[in-house]
Amino acid sequence: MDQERPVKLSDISKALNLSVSTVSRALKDSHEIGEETKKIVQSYAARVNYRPNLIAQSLKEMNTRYIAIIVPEISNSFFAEVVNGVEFVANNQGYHVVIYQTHDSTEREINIIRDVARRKADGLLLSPSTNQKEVKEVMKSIGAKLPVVYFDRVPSDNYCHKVVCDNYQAAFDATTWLIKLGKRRIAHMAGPSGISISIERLAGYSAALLNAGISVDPNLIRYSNFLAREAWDNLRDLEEKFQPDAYFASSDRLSFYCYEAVQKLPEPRALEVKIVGFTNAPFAHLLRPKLSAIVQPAFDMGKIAAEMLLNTITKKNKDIEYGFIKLPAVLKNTE
Amino acid sequence: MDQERPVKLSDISKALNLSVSTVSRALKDSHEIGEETKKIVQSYAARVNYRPNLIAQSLKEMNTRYIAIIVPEISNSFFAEVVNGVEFVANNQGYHVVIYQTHDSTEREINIIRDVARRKADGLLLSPSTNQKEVKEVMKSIGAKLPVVYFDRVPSDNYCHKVVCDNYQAAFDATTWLIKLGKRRIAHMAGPSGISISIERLAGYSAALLNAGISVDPNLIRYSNFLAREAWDNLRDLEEKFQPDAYFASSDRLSFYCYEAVQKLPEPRALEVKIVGFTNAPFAHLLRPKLSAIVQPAFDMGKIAAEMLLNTITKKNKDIEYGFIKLPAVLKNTE
DNA sequence: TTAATTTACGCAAACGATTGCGTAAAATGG
DNA sequence: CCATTTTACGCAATCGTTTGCGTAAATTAA
Repeated sequence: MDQERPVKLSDISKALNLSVSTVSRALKDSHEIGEETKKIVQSYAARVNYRPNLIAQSLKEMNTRYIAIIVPEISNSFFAEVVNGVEFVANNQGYHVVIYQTHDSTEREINIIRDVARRKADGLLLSPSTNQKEVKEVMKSIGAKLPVVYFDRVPSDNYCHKVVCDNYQAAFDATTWLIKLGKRRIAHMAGPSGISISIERLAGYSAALLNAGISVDPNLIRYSNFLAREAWDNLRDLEEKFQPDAYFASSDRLSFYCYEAVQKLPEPRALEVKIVGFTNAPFAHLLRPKLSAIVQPAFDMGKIAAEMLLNTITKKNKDIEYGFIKLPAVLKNTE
Repeated sequence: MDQERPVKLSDISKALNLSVSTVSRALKDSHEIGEETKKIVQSYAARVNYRPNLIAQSLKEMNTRYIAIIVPEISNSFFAEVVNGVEFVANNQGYHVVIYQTHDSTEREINIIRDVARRKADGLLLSPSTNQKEVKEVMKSIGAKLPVVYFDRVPSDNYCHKVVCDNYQAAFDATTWLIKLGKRRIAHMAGPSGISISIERLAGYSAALLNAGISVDPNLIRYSNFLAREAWDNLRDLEEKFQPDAYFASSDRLSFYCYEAVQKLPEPRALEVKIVGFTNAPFAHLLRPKLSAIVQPAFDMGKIAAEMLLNTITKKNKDIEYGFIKLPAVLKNTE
């Protein structure tokens, strides 16, 4: 029944007076093994609860049947949904998904990428916190053969697989919506400068302003890295000096920081200042006054990214055809 | 520089005209190798970017230097924080953490446990969705030698490592607080019956009522599994038939469902009905009216669970000393 | 100077599974 | 009845590391 030590092929082979290779083949229903023998081996294996050692299998087969996904933070609903999409596809194809988080630390990110490579994951889904040049370098240094699909935050070149949402359009729409509400001094709480999503969202924001004949005021654009501290300083400074009449926030966390900061303002302003931000938080719609949300199709992004990855993994022909998918985001809670 | 195929020991050994074993030992700074040779090997390995194949290493060493954590849902802030605590400790000790989610599916959970065992994770942190008898059976069937620490949802017996928060006391305090506010018809939205947290939280709730001379009304106690549907049906039914003047919700999700359901009620009641629930959601305090929150020390729970696990992994002596840690939860947003 | 020891390395087995190839015995063909 | 094919299995190499043991050469001891 329950053995002290996992049973292996050689245990079975000894018990049944067969060779290890016969047992191995019998268990995979090889035609080279007699029906009788197969039955015996299979039923015995079932009885003693034999489970192949995946480490050994992986070493021999040179694949591991799992893919890794590296995200900044699993508690971020956007990434959690992406992961769910990835799992949905991967599990259907017999792959396991292992999740790593970087907490937006470059050091951690690089360590994890190296580890994933050394553990021979069959593929990697990556939304890098680290700047793209460095990431690409790391990817090169690990000795190839690790297929990668980038999502959300992606390199700018076209020599890689990418899945994103239409950040430009979403930012444009959200900003335009604020303008239609009569807002003019719209602040933009941007993510770290230099990464793709920040650039595109800023571009959409700027285009919407210009499109409405409003000039882009650099004072109203604030970059925050991943520290709460920075965001709060930016918000306080904005309120003291410029009193924006609306905020457009570029990430989940920034959206909520904005919201909290605004709610702390004295009465009239607290209700007048509009906030729209990227967020997939499932309970954002419960907030009063409303937090308007740009919701990304996270689950689908995960599904598509996983499909692209698994395609390149199982692809026989080596001709790389890089994919670039862009999905629309939607604006919600606009009453 | 960047090679087409990861370089292995034998590549180095050929290039330097040394045996594989010498190279291996040189790289781990063995005293059996001459200083001169070590320098040569090490610098060459660095130049060609040698990284040991962890699959091969694991097979030989019979350990993998990583631990697995299986949670119902990573987007649940409580579990996300636990994971962070686990990572904090594990990474400090040179272990990687891989995260799996079950989505509260027994089938997935069992599959994952089996997979973790077959991949030879060095240990497992588990908050099982599945009933304890079945889980324990699965744990047995995988052929021992997989140390486990349970957290949050734990088996009732004392023959395992456990880390929990004081669910009974937290539920007692929360319910007592509602009573002090003058509430008398306090509904309890409980999680799936049969698992530890549901039982303890229900017990705390009941004790608080009895302690205040209020009889426990079974009509006000509703069990919901993991489907949103069930929770909503329960809430609608409660409102139609019993109009509770307060809700005590047993989980993150239930807390928000309650909150949303109550906010949808007609004006006077929507503001009068109090809600207190277990949640670690970082933005729960932004809700108006307030959602009072029982916040668990999730990060610490993760840290402690990981420490317990790593202790039993590295323990030389085989005498199992089962640990059982219980931490206090705190009541927040009570104005 | 000779024996004992140390140094510095190589050989080969092992971890657990897979698989190409070889080969008895059985089955088939003519 | 003999030659050929098929069936059913075993042997041994392999995946990339690690490590016990063996052994020449170098060093030390006496």
